Amino acid sequence: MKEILREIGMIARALDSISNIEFKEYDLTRGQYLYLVRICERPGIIQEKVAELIKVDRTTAARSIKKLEMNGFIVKKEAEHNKKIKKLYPTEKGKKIFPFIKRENDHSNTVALAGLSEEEIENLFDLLKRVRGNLEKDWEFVKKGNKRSY
Amino acid sequence: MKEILREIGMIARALDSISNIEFKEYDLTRGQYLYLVRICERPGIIQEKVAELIKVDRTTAARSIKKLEMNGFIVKKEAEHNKKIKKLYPTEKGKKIFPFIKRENDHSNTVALAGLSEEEIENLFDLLKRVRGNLEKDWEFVKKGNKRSY
DNA sequence: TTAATTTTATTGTATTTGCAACAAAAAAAT
DNA sequence: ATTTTTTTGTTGCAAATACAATAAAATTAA
Repeated sequence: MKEILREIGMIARALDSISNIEFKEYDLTRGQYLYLVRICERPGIIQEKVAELIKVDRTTAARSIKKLEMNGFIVKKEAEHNKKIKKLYPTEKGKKIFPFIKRENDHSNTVALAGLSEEEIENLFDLLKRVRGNLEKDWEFVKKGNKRSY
Repeated sequence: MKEILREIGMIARALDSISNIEFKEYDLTRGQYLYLVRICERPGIIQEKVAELIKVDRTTAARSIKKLEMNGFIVKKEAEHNKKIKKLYPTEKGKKIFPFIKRENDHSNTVALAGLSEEEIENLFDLLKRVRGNLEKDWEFVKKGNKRSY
């Protein structure tokens, strides 16, 4: 059995660790960059959706987003015809640091993909998307309290 | 810019989340399976090395391993000619659940790789190892307090 | 051999994370 | 139209995570 998922875990933790250290410079604490990026990319998104995109617990997302709001990076707005949801938007402050986050992520991408050809990168991306698609079903299934059988 | 690292992050979080939920059944709390697996695979390994393999902060590894010890999954042994290091070994209890962890991980692997051909899997594994190799240098560099320039 | 540096392990503290439980709005089923 | 289920959001609590600082053994440099 090829330990593909182990490689992925190592890569993800290393990356996250690097990003968290680097973003302290912008007063973003651990994990916050993830949420801010998604909100900048899809203004008006609701927090439930953000959690789903990032694959993180709903309550974790709730608190991270609350903190982003308290620190002035984003705002929550009540929706027009729906009293339940709260749409999320970056503030000027949030919008301003977005490019720096992108820049850092791009740099990590570049470092990570050093020595891979265009074709290999294309290929890797395609394979990863398929893997992610396969897993997100199980993730949602297990998160809802269901039990996988194997 | 292909968002390869984002895919990897999503996959890693989903997987970790699933595993953590599934391993509660064996009285392993969050993250512990990672450490136990490495110690079972390389008995006699020291905790500093485990942290490096997993790509996690040294102090986090220290506490997770301490907990594994307190809960009787592993033991720390003083080394013969070295008063500083403590070699780690699984106990009978630890060895007993190791196959269950493997089984779960294998299942997640199978789910993740559904629809990929043998060749594609081989290829993905190879690409990921290269990406991991590229990143671990930066991780160690940044972890030591150095600043990447980009 | 002694001094300086690196490796390994630990603890204090602050923060993040996520499960459990709750509440209320919205959507679906009857 | 009413009941049931799903969606969305929140808080209490326990635990994990990681940065900083400390200590001591081991290794390397002088």
